Parts: sequence; structure tokens; C-alpha cells
Amino acid sequence: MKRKPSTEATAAWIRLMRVQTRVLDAVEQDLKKAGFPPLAWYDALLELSRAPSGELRPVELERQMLIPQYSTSRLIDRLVDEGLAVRRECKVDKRGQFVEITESGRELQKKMWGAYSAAIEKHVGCKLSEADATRLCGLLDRLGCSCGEMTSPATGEGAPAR
Amino acid sequence: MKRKPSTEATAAWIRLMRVQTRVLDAVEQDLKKAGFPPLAWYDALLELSRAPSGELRPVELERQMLIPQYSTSRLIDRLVDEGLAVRRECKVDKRGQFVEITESGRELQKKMWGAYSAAIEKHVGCKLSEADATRLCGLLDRLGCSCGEMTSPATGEGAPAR
DNA sequence: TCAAGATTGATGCAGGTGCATTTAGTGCTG
DNA sequence: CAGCACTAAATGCACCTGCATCAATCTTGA
Repeated sequence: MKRKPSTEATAAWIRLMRVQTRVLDAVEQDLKKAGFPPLAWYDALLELSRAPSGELRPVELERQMLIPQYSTSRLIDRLVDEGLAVRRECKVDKRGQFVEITESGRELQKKMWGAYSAAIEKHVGCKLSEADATRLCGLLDRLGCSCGEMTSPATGEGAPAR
Repeated sequence: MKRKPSTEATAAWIRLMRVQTRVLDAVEQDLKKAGFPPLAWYDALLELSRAPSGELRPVELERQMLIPQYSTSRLIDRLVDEGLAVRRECKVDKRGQFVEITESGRELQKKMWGAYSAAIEKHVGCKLSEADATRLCGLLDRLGCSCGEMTSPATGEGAPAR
């Protein structure tokens, strides 16, 4: 009950850590240089904009984004401070609330997608054929044990989940 | 000059972010639960222990670990505080210094490798065949544009580079 | 040889994150 | 309906990180 990982597994582990860090840093930098906020903001705005009436319970957002509760709470604080979302009270459960994306939030999300998608293409897309990207997905999925749905169509907007 | 990433590339991007986060968190948690310090400490100790006489210039460590200068400086502070390394003056360049691993540092590094390697096996190794691990390495390397050497032999100890 | 510039390492500050706890409200059970 | 366990969200604290900057030293080239 103390089996050692194979050399190959260890190599894969190292690659996974290094490459993710590099690619993420590169994409975050591109976004920052274009004057945009961090990716986490985009993710939250995307989730909100996709929600039925542009609003979600914080606890939903938390589950979608796979980040801890306090982290969600503070992310919402920042979005609200910037006027990208508003907190609305939840009448059926007075402990809770709704967070609703504002028009300004929707605009930012759309503008960010331009820079974001360009960064994905630059740091991932153009380095892999579509077949290889699919292969990579398959291998990664095995590690993550299914991490969710396929990506969306036409408007196609991707959300990571740091 | 604004080509969009393919659906496949976007999916790969998302997987890369999510899976790395999950696997890293899982490994860090295992280490923490076993009462060990963070992975970054292990990486630093490993680099030091591999160095010719167990000592390196901070600037070397920085390059090995691919972390920023100030981060290295503070990591060394912590190692020194815990008695895992000592700072020694550098006579040939009075701006600089050497950081030398202590016996206690070497012991910790070895003990950590037990828990660390078990975690790699648990969260990566046992989910992929060796051939798949190799394929994954190949695909990831294409994104990172060569991220270094193969892993070490017998004593085999892996270092990421967050 | 000496001033300009590069390099090494540390640090103050602002902000982000994890952890534990708090506050408030819900809902089940006896 | 009283009590108790549970869930939603916020927050105080410690620590970590990034950025900018500093002080000290080295290198260089006129």
C-alpha cells in the first residue's frame, strides 16, 4: 500500500503543473495588459449572464465555479463595488440573496471574451491540432474524473474553474 | 488577426485549468494532512539537496524553480526560520550569498518524498497507463514548449514548478 | 578611474486566500 | 412550539503574493 508512481506518471505530474502555470500566467497577463480584470471575474460574469434571469444565489455560483464559499462572497463584493453586479434580497429564504449581473457587467463579459478567446487561441489553440486537443481532453478527463459539460456553441465562451 | 480558438482548443484549456487545480489541491491536501509543509518547500529542498555541495545562490534557485525573485527570497526566509537551510555569505560576490541545506532539511525532503510520491501515484499514476502518461507528457510539452528534463532515476524525486 | 548601468537580494504596501468563527435564518423532531 | 442541527453568507486573522522600489555591489566602457 505504498506503491511508487512510475517515472512516466511523475513526468506527467510535473508537466501538468508546469504547463498549466505557464499557460495560465500567459493568458492572465494578456488579459491584464488589455486592461481587464482577472479571469475569475470573467468566470463569474459568464455564469451570471448564462443564468435564467441573469441572477444566481451565491451558493450556486460557488458550485459552478468550484471555489470556496468565502471566496465567492468576496468576489461578489468586488463585482458589486465595480457596478458589475448587484445584490438582491431573496424573499423565499431570508438568509440568502440573489446576485444579478448588470448591463455593465454583461458588456464587460462580452468585451473580455474577445481578449480571452484570442489568448486561448494564442497559447493553446495554435499549438495543437483539433485532434490533439481532443486527445488532450480525453487524457485530462481521466485525471479529473469528469469535470463537466462540453463547451457552448456559436457564442462559445469558455470558463475555467481555478 | 483575431482568429477564434476551436471548440476543441477551448475544451482543452478548460480541462487543463480544472484538472490541474484539482490534482494539485488533492496532492497538497495529502501532504498537509500528513503534517508536511507546502510543496514549494519540497521543491526548494530538492533543488538544494541536488546541488553540488548542498548549496545554491538564491538566483539559481529562482531559475530552477521558475518563481519570482521576491518569492525565492521569502521562501528562503521560511526555510531558514525552520532550520532547514542556512544562509552563508558569498565571498566572491558580496551582493550575493549561498543557501545551504541542513541535515534537518535533507531529512525532511526525504520524508516528504514518501508522502509526495504516494500522492502522485494516488492522484495521477493509478489513473493512467504508462503509455497514456507518456502521451499526456507529449501533448503538454507542446503547450509549454519544452519545460525541461526527464525525471530522475532510482531515487526518483519529482519537482513541479508552480 | 570613475560614472552609468546592470545585478543581487530585501522589503513596504496593497491586495488575495485559507481557516475558523460568527450571525442569521430554516426546518426537522419530539 | 421548543430545541437542535443545518445551511447561507460574512468576516477577523494570519499568511502569501505581486509590484515597485531600495540599497549594496559588480561591471563596463569612455
